[in-house]
Amino acid sequence: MLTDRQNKILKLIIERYIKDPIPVGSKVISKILNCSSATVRNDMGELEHQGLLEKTHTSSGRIPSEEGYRYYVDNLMELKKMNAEDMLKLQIVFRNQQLAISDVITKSLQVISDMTNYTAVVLGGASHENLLKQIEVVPIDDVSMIVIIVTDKGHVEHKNIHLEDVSMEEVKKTVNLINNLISGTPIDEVSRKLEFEVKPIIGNYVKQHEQLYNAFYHVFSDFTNQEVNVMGRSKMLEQPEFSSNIDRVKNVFSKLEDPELLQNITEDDENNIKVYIGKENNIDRDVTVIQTKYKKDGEEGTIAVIGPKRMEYDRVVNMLEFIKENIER
Amino acid sequence: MLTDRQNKILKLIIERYIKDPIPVGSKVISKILNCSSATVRNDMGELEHQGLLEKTHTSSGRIPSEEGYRYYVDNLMELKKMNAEDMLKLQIVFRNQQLAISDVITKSLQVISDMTNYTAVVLGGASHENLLKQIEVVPIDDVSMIVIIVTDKGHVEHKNIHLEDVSMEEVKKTVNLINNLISGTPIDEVSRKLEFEVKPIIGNYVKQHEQLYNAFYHVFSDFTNQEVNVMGRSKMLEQPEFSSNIDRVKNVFSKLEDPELLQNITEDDENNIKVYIGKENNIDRDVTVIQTKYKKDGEEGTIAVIGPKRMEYDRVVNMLEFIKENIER
DNA sequence: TTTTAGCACTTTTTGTTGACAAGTGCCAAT
DNA sequence: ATTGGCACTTGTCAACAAAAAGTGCTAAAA
Repeated sequence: MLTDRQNKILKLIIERYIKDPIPVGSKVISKILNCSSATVRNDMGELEHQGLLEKTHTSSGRIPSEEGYRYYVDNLMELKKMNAEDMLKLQIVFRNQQLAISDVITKSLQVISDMTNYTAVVLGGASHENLLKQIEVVPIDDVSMIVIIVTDKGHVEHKNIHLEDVSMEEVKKTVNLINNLISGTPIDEVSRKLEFEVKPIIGNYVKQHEQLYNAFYHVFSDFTNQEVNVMGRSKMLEQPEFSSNIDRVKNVFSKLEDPELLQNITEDDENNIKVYIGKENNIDRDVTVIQTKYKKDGEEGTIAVIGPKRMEYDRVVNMLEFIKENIER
Repeated sequence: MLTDRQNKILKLIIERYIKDPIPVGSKVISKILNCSSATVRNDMGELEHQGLLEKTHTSSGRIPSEEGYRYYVDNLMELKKMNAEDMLKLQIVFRNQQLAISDVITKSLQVISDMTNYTAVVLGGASHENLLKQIEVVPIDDVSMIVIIVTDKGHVEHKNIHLEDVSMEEVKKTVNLINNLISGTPIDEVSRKLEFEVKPIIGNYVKQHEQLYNAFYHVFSDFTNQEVNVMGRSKMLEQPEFSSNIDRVKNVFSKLEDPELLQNITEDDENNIKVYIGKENNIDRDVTVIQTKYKKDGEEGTIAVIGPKRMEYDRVVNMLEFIKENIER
């Protein structure tokens, strides 16, 4: 569809614009390509006609359109070796044996955010994939205790509950009952099972069954389970397209505060690294999301980097690739 | 020190400026006070001389100085009844019996943030005030398990650990040993006690003591314990003094991302509601922090609202007061 | 002694104008 | 298919003028 030179021109314009967000004119390109600026202008016109480039006003240089970025990512971008410095800094995190796996992930995304000045996100796995492993109760004082829920994937959540006039023995009985009866149940089905399988039985064994049942019921129905971790929110402000336009920042920030983030691009369930440019993502039209899933010992989650559409695609993809690989082994 | 009229003028200027951040001239005030603008100008000059007002340029109206706000909060502000609408929305949260106390706090601060367009913060108690209550271990698979730490104030933290070739029995023994020997120790002394009181003994009871000791040692030395919850970060952008000056936003945001927040104003240990204006707080010179501590069943924490110095002081103080009272009973 | 009217002065804001730079589109020539 | 040339458009910047808002100060009035 595009000639060789047109591809070259598009690539040059995009890469220039990513480095420095000012419209690119035909003159600079013509010097690099050793042809006249008129030639370049003709091709630029064609590229604009195809929707890959845009102008900011009638006589300005060109900037990439959303479709332009898409085309670039799909066809033009070359993933060379990762930058040595980036590599080194990430390796330091992974070399640190002290850290638990989840901390390593968070830390390494933090490092990415610091190095690239983009925002990074870590998402925990989905609730329905966690099975109840075990619950524990720790008494705090006469009336309050802590219920701890552990899932088979190692997810832990806890709640304070207050019970008047219930002996610790009764509580222990209930806990044992629950552990025996519904351990292994998917978390979001626990509430139901509690009602139909535990409630009928609990009355025979435990005195204050009504009160106890209610307490546990609430503990489970509140189980959110989705860990969301956003790093480097303020990095968004380092990007010129945002720092010059507060409304955009407002938009993105309010989206980032909403755990509805989860829905992100949950639609495709791709395992590879995927790039969602502008309207392709559910966060905001003005950003690009690069994300991937990881799986480690059955635990799974999503890591993503959010930046302007004018993002260093190759660099970020490389970094995420590196992290994903290092997590998974 | 100040005449009656001067106090009135200062109050009027500050309250006007809080509603709408444009310098206030003598004319508007003179109309309200039924005196000539020249009279007002004289008093304004005096107020400026005292450091309570400022000008943005030689011939502009006046805006409050930091000292002006201070004086206002200390002497001029009247805490009338709380706004009925505010009251209602907060009560809805507290009426919800389903929620655990910590959720109620978070929710109500979220509501404050939404209503006022300021940022709200919930801080957990300080680490050295928590004593180790109990630890629990839940095995996940052959090599990994979860260690759960519970403090006497009901704070819970957990860590994944991986142990090869260690039987569950050995682990249980170690856990019992720790629970018996150092339960009741302040969290930040646990690592030390582990080394000097548990390590020497553990060898006699447990086979893989070296490995186990190391694992637990790490679990405790990583115990952060401080829960930090920031709500409505992006609200900062709604405030004109920030949305017109990106650098300020950057500053505040990077502070809000740093859990060094904790240090906030830990210096005074006031139990009342306190207002820290501009340089009086440790967050940022351009903001005011209104904060208070709460205590509930021995558990304690801090709640705070962060906004521009041009903040609706009376409203926020009222709201925090209300929340504090409702938490504590 | 306190308040006020009046006026000169300062600064910000807004709009206009003109010159200049950057870049385009297109046509005719190569 | 490529190129040189040229007319045209738009944004940016500085200079300037006029208007708006508000002050400080002085001298008179209360």
